[in-house]
Amino acid sequence: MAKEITKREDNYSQWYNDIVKKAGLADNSAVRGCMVIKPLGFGIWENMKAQLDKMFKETGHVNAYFPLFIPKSFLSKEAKHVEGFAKECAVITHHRLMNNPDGEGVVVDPTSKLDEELIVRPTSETIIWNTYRDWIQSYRDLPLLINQWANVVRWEMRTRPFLRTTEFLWQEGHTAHATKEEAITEAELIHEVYAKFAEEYMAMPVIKGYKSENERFAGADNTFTIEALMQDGKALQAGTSHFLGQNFAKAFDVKYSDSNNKEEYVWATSWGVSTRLVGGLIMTHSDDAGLVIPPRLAPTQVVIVPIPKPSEEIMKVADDIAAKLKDRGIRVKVDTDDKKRPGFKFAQYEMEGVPVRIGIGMRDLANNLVEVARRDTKEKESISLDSIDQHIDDLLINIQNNLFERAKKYRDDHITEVDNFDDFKKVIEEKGGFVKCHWDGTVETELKIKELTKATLRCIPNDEKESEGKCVYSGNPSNKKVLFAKAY
RNA sequence: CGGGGCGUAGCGCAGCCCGGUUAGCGCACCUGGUUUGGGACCAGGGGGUCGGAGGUUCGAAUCCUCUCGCCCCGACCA
Repeated sequence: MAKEITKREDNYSQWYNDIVKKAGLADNSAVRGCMVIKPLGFGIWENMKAQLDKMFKETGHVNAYFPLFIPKSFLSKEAKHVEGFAKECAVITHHRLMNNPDGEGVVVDPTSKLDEELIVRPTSETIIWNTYRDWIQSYRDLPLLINQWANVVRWEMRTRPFLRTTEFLWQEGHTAHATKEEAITEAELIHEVYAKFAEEYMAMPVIKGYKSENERFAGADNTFTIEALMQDGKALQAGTSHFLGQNFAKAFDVKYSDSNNKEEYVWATSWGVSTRLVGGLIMTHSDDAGLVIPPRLAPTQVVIVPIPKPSEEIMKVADDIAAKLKDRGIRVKVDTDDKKRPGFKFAQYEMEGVPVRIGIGMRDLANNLVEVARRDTKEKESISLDSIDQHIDDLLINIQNNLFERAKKYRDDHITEVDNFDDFKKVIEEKGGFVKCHWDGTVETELKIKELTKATLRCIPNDEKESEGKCVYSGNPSNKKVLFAKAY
């Protein structure tokens, strides 16, 4: 393991790559654009998944699983949907290999060509709505509240670990409702769940809002989004929840009979978050010493390091502390490695983002003390053995809160209100972050701003009050301020 | 798909311009010893089809041609 990672101020994206690699979150794989998620990275995802799954279940959803492959014809049934995904689909054309008749290795058997090509799912609306047609007859079958944990493939031109990979892991919820109002309420409910998860578990402050027509999901009537801000001033779309109207119901002919035996098209939502969240987590909290993981998602919350190395006496104390912490539900690891020295271990656990480190050495032990170091501020203090478990319990909560407050302060400091385009450009170029301004509501203006500044309309915030003003670009009247930013 | 860069030990690199013993260095790894409160030190050791294929040459990591792959920047996107 190398000692150095690139400093954030020197090269932010290199710093990000270094963290992913050197903290052991993921490796590049033999497949272009696809990563191997290593135990630490996957452990974080597992914790995210466990919490989200719990929240989905608490709001009445159940899990199911739909096929990885989608018949090509399905993708073309919803016009906007095709437009959105056609350019990035992996297509399966054959189903058999054979020994190369002309030499070494194997070749595709030309006689195994599929009658209809299969698409590796970029998202599952089509296959799911094709299935829902059979599942839904009456209003008594509604609502249908289903989620699936799955992998999907989008053939992106350029990839980055976690933030954008060709294959990624996610959950996708797909719900069916009898009324428009109920479907909108569902999309908003999940929007709230996502925001709560991001802020309370990831300690990542988010702005809740909805997308402009231009930025909305292909096939949606409305897209709710949570937008986070990374340390380099770029925004990250962290989770989206879509009100799909009756678009997919009409495309796949999904109707139900209401209580008056009248046939109606079903109303739909879909919503998802992905392993991209791990990237967001990294870029929200980590520093030049490595990864910083908020305690609630850390696979290991506390590591106990014997100083200078494991001895019978020290290990007895270590095991005793570990047992007490486990009783409190804290995920703790005791380092029993006698080959490496403490200094090396300290640096290593800092790189891996373990929130709290307890150092136990004879010198402190003689005074009934241990050394407690917190990852977020790197502060160290000596704590009495008698109250160590309570102290750690409190400290983990404290770290979780501190990470959120720190990130929120940065985020709030980087929302800049402007009322003219010169200031807009200046803020986007020099300061970064969100720019809040009036917008005339047209796609033309939105695209022009993107062309001139690379900033995109991130969202129209939910909590933004109406106010009269002039569009920052066109000068046309506007009654609401929106957020622009450069984004991942 | 454009514009840059790079492929030499597990990782990071030097050597290439100007061809010539047995291809080198740091980290990591193995053995032994001394160490041990913030990335230990000494000694010894193992590990390479120099990305691949052709060519030039008495001789190629080095020169030429072709090819494959990766990274960074841009267009596209969660």
